[in-house]
Amino acid sequence: MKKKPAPYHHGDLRNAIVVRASKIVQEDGADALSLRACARQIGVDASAVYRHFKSKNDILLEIARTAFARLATQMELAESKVPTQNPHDALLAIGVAYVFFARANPHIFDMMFALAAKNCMADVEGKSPNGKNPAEILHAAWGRVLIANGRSKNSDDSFPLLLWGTVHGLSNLINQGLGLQDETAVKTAVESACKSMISGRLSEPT
Amino acid sequence: MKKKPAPYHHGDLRNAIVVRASKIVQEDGADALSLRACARQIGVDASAVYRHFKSKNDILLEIARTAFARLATQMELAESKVPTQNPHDALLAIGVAYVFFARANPHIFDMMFALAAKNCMADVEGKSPNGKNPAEILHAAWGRVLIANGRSKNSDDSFPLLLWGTVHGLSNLINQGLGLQDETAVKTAVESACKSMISGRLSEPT
DNA sequence: TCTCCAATATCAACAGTGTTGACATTGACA
DNA sequence: TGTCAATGTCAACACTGTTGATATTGGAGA
Repeated sequence: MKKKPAPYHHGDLRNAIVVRASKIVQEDGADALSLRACARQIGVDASAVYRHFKSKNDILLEIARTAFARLATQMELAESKVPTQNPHDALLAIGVAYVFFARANPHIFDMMFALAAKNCMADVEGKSPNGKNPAEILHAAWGRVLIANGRSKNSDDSFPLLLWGTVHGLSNLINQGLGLQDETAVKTAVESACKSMISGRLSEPT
Repeated sequence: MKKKPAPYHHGDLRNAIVVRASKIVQEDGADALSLRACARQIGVDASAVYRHFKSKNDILLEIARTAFARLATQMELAESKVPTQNPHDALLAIGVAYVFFARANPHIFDMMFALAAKNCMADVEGKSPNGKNPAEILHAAWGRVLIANGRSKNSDDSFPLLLWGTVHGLSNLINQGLGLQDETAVKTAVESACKSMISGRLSEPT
């Protein structure tokens, strides 16, 4: 026999909420997420949500955190596919992975940073299994490029931020549909942009 | 004698709505804009708004359009301050102006592109008095750099988009408070990033 | 000057939202 | 088996954007 039509206790509601809400945000954007509609789809009253989250914002925070973790994971994965003797190309691969993630999850990507603006970045910070967030991954990869070029690392070097800004901005414009829709064109453009920035920086005096 | 306490006809309601709504968005972000609260502040019923705009979205569109126009104007102004013999520095100045605009109007800046995502970019396009939008200004300025370097312009060159992406992404990260809060640090960083990208591109084969 | 009308405002209502407090049901542990 | 904390429902509150019916008005035509 099947499940009883509507058991009073859902059993896994917290998880069901996150899954459902993620799907809605992924498909239609954060503004399209209504707790009542979400609960209705799950087959539960809207107020039941508040046994598991203290607000709608908290649900979005959880989704954003896991998204940041996924992003960090994919950045590390891309990096790991490049031979360690080639930190320069590894850095390019990281940049491409960033943009590809944004392209594959445009609404989630928007939401992650919109939420970071409303709350604070630390609240949405998600980390890879290795315990690193995107900024730290970029920073470490740049450090390896410096070393490979006989330079010393500088912990308050702002270059990783410039690099981040570049791939972040490209992600936004691409998701706006302002150009570079083809996947290989995106890859080429991102690599070209990062390459220029890196070589420009390395040509500066120590 | 003062105005009568509450004249039935406001007289300049359309304009008053835009001004008030702009202020709210500028101060607290687009999500904080409520038509009812906005109308209440003006001293008018909420439904009166619908004599002048067909929806909330339309009000935001109007605000975004004028903001895009302001942005374009400031980009051209910055460009015009650089001697025409130096198109390279003019391009840098344009980039800095872009980021400075974003920094001075963080919520408006966010709204402009969030709105372009929901609607389409053409609907929010605002132009400078010279009839150019930000993308066109960048494109033209890059064309002058090419010519000054003995190259030919290419109308489907994607480089202006890369440049745009860079300054756009930096704007976002800076507004998130992720670094570069000091004005001169911002200027230096933006110039350095753009310089690297330009020289990288110019060093590529024709 | 008077009349009428289109423009512009109000008011009441609809359907929707996030959130809360009081109450109902349940599974698990003493 | 009885009790209790966890987890669900229900009704309500104060909002929201939007619409249709109604009121008020300034200005154009007679």
